[in-house]
Amino acid sequence: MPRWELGSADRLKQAAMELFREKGFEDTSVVEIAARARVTTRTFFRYFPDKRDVLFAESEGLRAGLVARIRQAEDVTNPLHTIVRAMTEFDWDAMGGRDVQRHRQAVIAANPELLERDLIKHDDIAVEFTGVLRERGVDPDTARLAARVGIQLFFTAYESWLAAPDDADLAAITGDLMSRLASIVPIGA
Amino acid sequence: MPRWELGSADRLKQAAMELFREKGFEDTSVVEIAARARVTTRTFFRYFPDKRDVLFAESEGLRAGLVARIRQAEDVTNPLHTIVRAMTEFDWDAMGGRDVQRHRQAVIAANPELLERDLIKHDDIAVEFTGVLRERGVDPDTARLAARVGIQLFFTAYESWLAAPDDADLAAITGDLMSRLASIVPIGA
DNA sequence: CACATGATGTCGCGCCGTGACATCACGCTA
DNA sequence: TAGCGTGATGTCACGGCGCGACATCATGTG
Repeated sequence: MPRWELGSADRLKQAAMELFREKGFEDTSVVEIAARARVTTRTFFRYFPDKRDVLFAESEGLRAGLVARIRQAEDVTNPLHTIVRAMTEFDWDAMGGRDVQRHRQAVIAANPELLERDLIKHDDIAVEFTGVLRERGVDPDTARLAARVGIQLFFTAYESWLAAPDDADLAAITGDLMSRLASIVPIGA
Repeated sequence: MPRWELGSADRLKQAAMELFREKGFEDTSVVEIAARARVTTRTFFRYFPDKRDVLFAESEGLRAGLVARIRQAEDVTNPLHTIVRAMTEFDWDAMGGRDVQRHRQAVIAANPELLERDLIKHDDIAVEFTGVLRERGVDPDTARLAARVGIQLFFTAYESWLAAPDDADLAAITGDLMSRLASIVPIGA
C-alpha cells in the first residue's frame, strides 16, 4: 500500500474541472481544489505552475504532436495548406472525448483569465510552426504569416466542430473556411 | 495648489515603463511603481485593474477607434480588405511615437504575462470586428474568419513596421503580406 | 537492516488585488 | 465668510497566489 493515493495530478485536474464548472474559476481557490483532491495546496503547485495551468496540462503534448506532423509533412510548398491539413488530421478525439473538450472550452470561454492562457498556448504553437517551416526552407515572413493564419483558421473551425453535433466532420469545416478565405483574399492585390 | 500632484495615472504609467525596462516586469512590484509615482499602492489599483494593465491603458481607445473605422467603412464586400485597410490607415504615430511603441513592444515580448494580455486585447478587437461585420450584413462565419485573419495579418505587419527603420511604410508592408497570403491560399480548393 | 529515493506535508513569506473607512483641498452656495 | 458636498488620496485589514526551505516516511534496493 503506497503511503499516499496515486495519481495526484489526475485528481487535481478532475477536481479543478468540477469546481470550475460548479462555481466558476474565480470563485474557486486552489485550497479548495487541493482539498477535493485530498492533497495540500503546496502539492498543487508542484504539478501545475499556476491555477490556470491545471486546464492546460495536455497542451504540451498537443503542441509536440502537431509540430511533429508539420516536421514530417511530405511537402511544404503551400505552408498554409500543410498546417491546416496537419491540424485537421490530428486525433482530437484522443484528447479526452468530445464532451470533455466541450466542457473545457465552455469553462475557458467563460473566464478571461483562462482565455488569455488559451490564446498564448495557440501563440506558442504558431511560434513553433513558424520555426519548423523556416527550417524546411519557407521564406521567414511567409512562414510566420502562414503559421498565424493557419492557426486562426483551424481553431475557428475547431470551435464550430465542437459546437456541432457529434457526427460533424472537422475536415469539412476546415475546408469550408479555406474556401471562404480564398473568396475574400484580394486576388488582384 | 492642489492637495496632490496632478496626473497620477500618467506618472504611474511612466514609472511602470521605466521600471519594467530597468529590472523587468516580474522583478518590479506594484509597491515600487507606486513609490516612484509618489502615490500609494492602493491608488495604483484605482487607475489600473492589475499590474499588467498599466501597459495597456490606451488599448480601449485604440479598439474604439478601429471599430469606428470599420463601422464607417464605405463597403464591406471584402471584409478582409476592409479590416486591413482600416487598421493600416489608423494613425499609429499618435500612439506615443515610434520609439515609445518599440519600447512597449520589447517589454511585452520579453514577458509571457504581458504577451498574454496583448493577445487577449487583440482578441477583443477581433470579437468587436466580427460583430460589426455581421451588423453590416457579412455572413457570420465569414465575418469571424475575416476578423481573425485580418488582425493576425495586420499585427504581423505592425511588428515588421516597428522593427524597420523610421521611414518604413506600413501600407507597403500590409500589402506585401496580403500578396503573400494570396499566394498561399489554395485557389482551387 | 541500513540507506537512498521521491512524493508529500508543514511553515513562513512576499506580492497581488479589494473592501471599508478616514482625510482633506477645492469649489459651490447661502 | 461659514458651511457643505465632492472627489482624489491615504490607511488598514484581509484573503488568495505562488515559492523556498525543510521535515516526514513508505518503498525498494543492497
